[in-house]
Amino acid sequence: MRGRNPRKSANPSLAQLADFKVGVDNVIFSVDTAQNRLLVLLVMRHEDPFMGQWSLPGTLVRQGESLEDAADRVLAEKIRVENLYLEQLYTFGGPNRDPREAPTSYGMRYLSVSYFALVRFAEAELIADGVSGIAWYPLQQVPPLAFDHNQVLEYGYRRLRNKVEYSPVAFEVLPELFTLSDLYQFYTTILGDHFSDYSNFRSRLLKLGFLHDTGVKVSRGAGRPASLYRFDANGFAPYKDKPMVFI
Amino acid sequence: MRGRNPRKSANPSLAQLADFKVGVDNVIFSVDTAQNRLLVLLVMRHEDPFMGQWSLPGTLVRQGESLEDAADRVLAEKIRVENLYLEQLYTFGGPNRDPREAPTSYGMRYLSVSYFALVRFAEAELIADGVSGIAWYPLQQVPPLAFDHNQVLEYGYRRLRNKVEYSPVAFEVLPELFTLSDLYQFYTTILGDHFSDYSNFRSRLLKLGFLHDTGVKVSRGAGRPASLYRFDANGFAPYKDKPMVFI
DNA sequence: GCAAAAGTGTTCCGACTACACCCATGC
DNA sequence: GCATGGGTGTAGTCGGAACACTTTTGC
Repeated sequence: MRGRNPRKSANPSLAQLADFKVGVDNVIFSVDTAQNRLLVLLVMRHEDPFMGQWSLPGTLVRQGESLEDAADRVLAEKIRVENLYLEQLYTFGGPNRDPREAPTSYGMRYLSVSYFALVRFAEAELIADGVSGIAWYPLQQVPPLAFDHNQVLEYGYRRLRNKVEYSPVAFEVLPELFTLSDLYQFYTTILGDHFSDYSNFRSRLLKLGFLHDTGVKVSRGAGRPASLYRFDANGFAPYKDKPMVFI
Repeated sequence: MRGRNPRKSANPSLAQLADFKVGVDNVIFSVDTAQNRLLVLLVMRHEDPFMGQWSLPGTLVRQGESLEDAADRVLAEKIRVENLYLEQLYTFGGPNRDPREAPTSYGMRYLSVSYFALVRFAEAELIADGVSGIAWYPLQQVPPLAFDHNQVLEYGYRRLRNKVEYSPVAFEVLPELFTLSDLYQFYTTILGDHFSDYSNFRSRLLKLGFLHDTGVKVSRGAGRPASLYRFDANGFAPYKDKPMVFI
């Protein structure tokens, strides 16, 4: 008696509870350092609602699946990538945000938990299944999206800038070896042109002591060759969990 | 045909989708400046599961109700308060986090969207309905809570410290008129004793120019009377939406 | 040689730290 | 007077902003 729906009879208010399907939508960013562009991954919808419109890659949560598992699954279906950063963004759950919440659907609600991801661009191989449209869009050229996804994207972009300023995500997403210019470009692409003078940026980061100069030089066209650096997790340890600024 | 459950037949994977009830749990903080204590609001559960244990005040989302409406409703049921700060915290949605997800319940899942609130202590009048246990607990004395609520609380506490350091929430929650000592106590209570020298704290805040000295003095026991200050929203405008530090 | 990119150094100035000290009140 | 809390001032130091300058490459 107890186990099977114990309160439906005892408490009349239970009847008023909303039933939900839970969706997961991912805001997946990537930085193309070569072209200096900040990209977001969009997919074309092949189903109603919003058939034929671009949207953030998403899915509905399955039985026995955790939210983060679902987020991972969407990612894995769209791109093959080894290094990534993933965290929960925000939960959008107002009524009427999904047209499937029709009066005819017995009051079923659709709630969306959004996730934020940053992936290594060079490694991120898009999975083209022949049919589905899927593409990296430069942030400035994003078209009107399905659902409230433009809003979600806006929110994700804000989070991206914060993350990048206050945590070392950059190194999870840059190549193993990188020049200080690469690093500077990375920040410039996300934060805008005038976030810092290059030379000051340089000395500040080097003074922190978690960038290890491999001594190897690379030449990119004209100009003096640059040293390749490596992120040193040990050297970073003292800053771990402490607030810090990369601006 | 279209409107009524259009894809259940078309797409076999729909059968595997999880069905959810969505709960809202609030981490409600308050600062008792008189006694220098940081408090969190807990309620006693009168139903299974976890009957007889303390928990964060929460509820299940009703039909037609937005998440934030639900959060507001819980708050309003427990305390009468005029000034508060409320924002979404995190969404916990793994399977098996709620014992009601029994095998007998046809796979119904329980997802919890947590909200974070900060209320004005003096104004916050607890609603005692005679039966229900409800109390402000000093943060250090919080007992083991129902569900994963200790974890949620931990998360909320982290957010509180961040909010307080980087935004002017303090003024939404202090009395209209306050002394600089009050303000200092407020920060000390939340951030710990050694966050800043009083005199430096003082001059930094005054230099920012959004604290208006009313000229009125109050005497609290012995010692020189203190000026009452008022938060000046106009004066704060230049800092709005800019990152800033109150440490 | 010259342009281009990488890397170094220097000066200025504002902000934060750590104090020492003065002021106004209750008793 | 003196203890108590409120309020002011200052000297030292650290770090960021701005910018000039040197080094090493391709062509």
